[in-house]
Amino acid sequence: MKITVDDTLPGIAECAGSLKNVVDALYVLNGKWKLPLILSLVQSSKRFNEIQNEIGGISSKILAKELKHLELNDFITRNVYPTTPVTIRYEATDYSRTLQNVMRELSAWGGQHREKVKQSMRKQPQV
Amino acid sequence: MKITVDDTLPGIAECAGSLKNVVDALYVLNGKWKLPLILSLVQSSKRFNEIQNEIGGISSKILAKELKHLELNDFITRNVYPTTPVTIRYEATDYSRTLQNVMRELSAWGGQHREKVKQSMRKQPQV
DNA sequence: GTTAGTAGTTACCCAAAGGAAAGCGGTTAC
DNA sequence: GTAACCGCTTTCCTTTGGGTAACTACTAAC
Repeated sequence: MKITVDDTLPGIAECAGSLKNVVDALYVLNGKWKLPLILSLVQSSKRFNEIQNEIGGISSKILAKELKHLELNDFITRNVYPTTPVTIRYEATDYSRTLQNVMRELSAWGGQHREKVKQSMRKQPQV
Repeated sequence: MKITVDDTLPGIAECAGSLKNVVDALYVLNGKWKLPLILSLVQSSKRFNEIQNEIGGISSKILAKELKHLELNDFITRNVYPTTPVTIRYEATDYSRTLQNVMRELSAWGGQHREKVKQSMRKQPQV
């Protein structure tokens, strides 16, 4: 299989396919937390509470559930170290790293979007 | 404002900021349909039923709701043409086009991900 | 009048997402 | 013994997302 990406005119042609691709990607990456969790663990492996502290705003229930989902889908591994007490570290797999470009673009866009929202808040103070 | 992107080592440094950016981006782009809708309308402006046919699987209720959300957030405009009967066309704004890089990467990843899922299905036929 | 199409709205319902708080089994510190 | 920390699990709850189907107002064609 060969994939040719025209990076001067991204997505003007080949529309239907990319639509399906995006839908498929979102199927496995949906929700508030999956991409942030992957990003956090790609940056460095972490323990449960470390993740919870870094992300901020995620409950332990949701965190446990999302970690299971990510493990099942091969994005992270759960490593148990036989220390006393037992230490558990979550680590991003190589497959997580295939999302680096997505996360880079999403981060760049998110930063720019925050600026834009701040500006429009200034213009229209509040509803 | 100046943004320097190190494209050789994306995201190894500047971790906390990108995490927040991604969370912010997902705040406005969450759900199954927003990115597919934006993508569809960036490709060409469309009428209600045309969108529904192209996307496939979205109900008119959800489509109407999502279109309102996207219009409120400045991603699309709703144009009413005084034909008989009245014609309504949804059109992507320039702001939608700032998501082109995100969508290109997400589409590329989604296509590759589908291949990977197909392969692992072959190895482990079914649970 | 009936049918069909356009662009939705409304009502009803279910499932999943997500949050708060408590608990649990183990260990370590005091 | 008691308190605290780790890595969760459990319970209860609300919100959101999403689906179905019926229905509306308008127009045009038959």
